[in-house]
Amino acid sequence: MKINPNDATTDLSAQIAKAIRDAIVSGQLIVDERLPSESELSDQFEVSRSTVREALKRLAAQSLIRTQRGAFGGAFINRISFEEAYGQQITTSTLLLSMNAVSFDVACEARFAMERACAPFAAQRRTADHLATMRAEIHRQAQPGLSDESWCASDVSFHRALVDAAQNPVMSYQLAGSVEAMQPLMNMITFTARNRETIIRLHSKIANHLDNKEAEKVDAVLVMLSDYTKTLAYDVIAAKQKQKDG
Amino acid sequence: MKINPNDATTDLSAQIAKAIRDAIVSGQLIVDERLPSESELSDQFEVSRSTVREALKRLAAQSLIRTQRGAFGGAFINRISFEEAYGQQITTSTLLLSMNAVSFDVACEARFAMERACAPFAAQRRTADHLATMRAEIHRQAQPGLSDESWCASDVSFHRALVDAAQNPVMSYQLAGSVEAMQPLMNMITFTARNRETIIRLHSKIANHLDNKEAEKVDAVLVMLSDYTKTLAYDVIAAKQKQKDG
DNA sequence: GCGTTTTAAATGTCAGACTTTTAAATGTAT
DNA sequence: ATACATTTAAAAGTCTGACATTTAAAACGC
Repeated sequence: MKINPNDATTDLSAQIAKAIRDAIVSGQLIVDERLPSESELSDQFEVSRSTVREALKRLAAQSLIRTQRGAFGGAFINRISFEEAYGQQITTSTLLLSMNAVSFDVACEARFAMERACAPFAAQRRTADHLATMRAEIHRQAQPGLSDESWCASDVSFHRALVDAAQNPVMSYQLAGSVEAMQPLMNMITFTARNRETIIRLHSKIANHLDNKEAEKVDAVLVMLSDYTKTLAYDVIAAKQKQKDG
Repeated sequence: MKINPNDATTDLSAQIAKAIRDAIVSGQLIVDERLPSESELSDQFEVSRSTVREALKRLAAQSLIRTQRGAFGGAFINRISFEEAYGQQITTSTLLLSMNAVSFDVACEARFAMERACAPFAAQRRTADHLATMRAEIHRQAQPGLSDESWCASDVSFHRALVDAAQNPVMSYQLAGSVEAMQPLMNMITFTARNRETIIRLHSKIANHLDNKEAEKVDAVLVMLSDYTKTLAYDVIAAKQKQKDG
């Protein structure tokens, strides 16, 4: 692991972080292995301890290492869990969408395409637990006084359950971003009682078809749901446009 | 933005990073806005400048801020680009797979499911550019002396082009991890000339069907490719097992 | 009005001290 | 000998203050 102290274009702490990150990604450093202490690292790289610390904080932010205080503590290569990865994915996806003016259409297309890819596996492998979660969310969605925010949150939970039913953690991870990042976009839609009724009907159909392990039918309903969601978004956008003009 | 200096369980720098991150994600801080200087932040949070700096480095590692030196420099809320997000996704996905003993099957299933989801859009929207990239990679794959590593890298490029042909940046981003993270797993397979020939034939078919905008045929070939890839992996695993036993 | 120099503000780096946490090592009493 | 309490050393966390470097605006000179 080497850095170039004369490279004025890059921070030393960024260079050090990169050197260690590369060592982790390439497998030179393995899970639960301890890095040298901060003092030792500062000797090795010939920089101050603060600079080393900044580098380690960068790695910690990516869940690549964890630190422990006290004797026999230190920085350890972290086995990144699916949970942690979900969290990062969701943060990144959410910001990516909100900051880059991604249109509702594009996000929606990606989300439903991914979800439809899960559906056949979900139909095969869903457990009673998954179905129970989905039906509980459907029940919540039918509550009269539900705020738009809570409605959308429940919608996310429903779709998360659908994705998780495929029982493929890699897919769940990939889709976490797709599904959750849509929520802020969905939150911009005001759902009328009538809208909700339609969506709940589609959700129920999905749950029933999954129960019967009928993959094609689930797919068909997802297409309907996708189309309906897009329609709702169009209406909202049209209404806002009108408000602007008038 | 508030922190709790008495919470002994969490680092101050982590708390500060979280406070700022939340402000960014919730939209209280908008793109290109400047954060207060490090000194001002250390006054506000009543901590030292080093602690603030560690917090900022954490945010920089997630591409949430960028810093600029000099007068009128500082930390600015960063518009996270798809490029940056790709990179993070790939690092995270790769580690997630390699550290969590994800089976080849599970990773393969996720990858081809996602890819098949892209295919219909790719068939509709592919440009001459995408086709040219794919055919260039096919040509490279046919070179006799190609190392297994280069072969796999070319395979990744081919599939990236397929995904990009769907012209949905959100999908491309989601799939970056899926496709690229498979490479280390694929690298464990030793490809014979015969294997390569079969795969190249399938790749060619995909390119041709995309050219003709025949989505269903692309899908069918992807299924074949998925099955063939799994078969190869099984053989490798079986051979290794035999070596162990014998 | 244009090029040069100065200047001030900000990040980057450093050195050193002190605080807190932690687990092992040591000691002590039953 | 075992169980419990104490000591101790190592390491991360925090703080202070200084200096280096970069940068763009402001001041200056022609």
